[in-house]
Amino acid sequence: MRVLKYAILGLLDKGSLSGYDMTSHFKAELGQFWSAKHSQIYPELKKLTDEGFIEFETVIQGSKLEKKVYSITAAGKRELHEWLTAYQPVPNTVKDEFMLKAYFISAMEPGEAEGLFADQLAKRKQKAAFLKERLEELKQEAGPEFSFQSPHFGHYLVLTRALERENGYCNWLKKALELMKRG
Amino acid sequence: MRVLKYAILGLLDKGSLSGYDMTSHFKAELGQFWSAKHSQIYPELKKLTDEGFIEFETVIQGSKLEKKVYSITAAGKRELHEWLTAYQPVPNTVKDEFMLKAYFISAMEPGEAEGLFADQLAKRKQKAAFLKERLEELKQEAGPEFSFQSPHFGHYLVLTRALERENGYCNWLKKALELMKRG
DNA sequence: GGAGACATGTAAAATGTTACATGATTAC
DNA sequence: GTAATCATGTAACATTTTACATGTCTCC
Repeated sequence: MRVLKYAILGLLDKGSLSGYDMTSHFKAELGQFWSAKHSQIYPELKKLTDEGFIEFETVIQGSKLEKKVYSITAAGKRELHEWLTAYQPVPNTVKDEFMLKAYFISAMEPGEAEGLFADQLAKRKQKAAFLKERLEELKQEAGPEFSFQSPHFGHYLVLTRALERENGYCNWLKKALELMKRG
Repeated sequence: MRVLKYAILGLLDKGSLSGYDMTSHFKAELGQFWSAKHSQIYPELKKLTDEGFIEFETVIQGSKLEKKVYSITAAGKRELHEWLTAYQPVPNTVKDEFMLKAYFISAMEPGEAEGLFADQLAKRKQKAAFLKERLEELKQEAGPEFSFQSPHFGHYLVLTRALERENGYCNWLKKALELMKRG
């Protein structure tokens, strides 16, 4: 399905970027839902250039350092749009190693399971707090109102979804811990 | 990290199974959070046997059909337990192709985006309804009360988490659609 | 001058999916 | 008999991660 291809086309549709810039985006908010290492990105950029979906310009940073700044072509925009507007099924599996452990909970002692769940809850709470902060920052920057017209709407959608994902996980962990403590 | 290894050890810790049986489990509730194709399972079973974590007995089904029924060894149980009780970080990225599209929403027309989100909401609602049914079935079978002692506790945890995951997604999709419809 | 960020690539290994290949059993 | 399910494997390909490899720029 070559999802990385579309991730790159989507990023370049927002503006020209170097491969290095893309890794930064994957480390930021977008990284909640998609990411790739530079060792995967650089070959993909070469391939997309060969296919005519993107093109680059070499820019000199400082006095020597060469940087390739990529942009999306008309063909690339068509390709991106086709993928974006295609209805796709909900995936059967979204892998979650912690939930795999939860399924095997009977192989642990009660105390061990409680420790595991409590640790996970602490970490998820921390992540939720971090995401909430990022959302507050975005609201500071863009105002508290978001609509389809807002240039930050995509950013807003990703942050709110990630935050609710963590909050939902935390609530479930709390409920599970309560059931465990009752014996 | 060889997570499939631990998935197999965990399944065998609950009881002896053939490779085929494992694919069935990955198609059922557990498949919400982990899965593997038979082409990945069979080589892994061979490897785990070589490593001494599992062993098998050949059983004749009917008059000719050979079936390998695997069981976990003492070494396998130790290995499983070590993984289960290890605290792990929350993953930075949980890949979600739909959310990648959401991030690039500005590359769509309002009507296109609404169609995409409405389609996703319909599909997620359907999945949530299916999971709710499975949970009701489990409660019929095991009673409405679940505790650490219950032999179905792992099953219960996985179903409730999957259901809440879908419900959370649906609520977020509804909110997003409202924002879009306001313009 | 050194640390950390900027910048780009390749190689090897691990993981996961799709396709190829075969045959038995069960229920209709 | 025939379709669906049971049952096991390999081969080829695609994706992803980790490690190898190199060099520049900016700030302190």
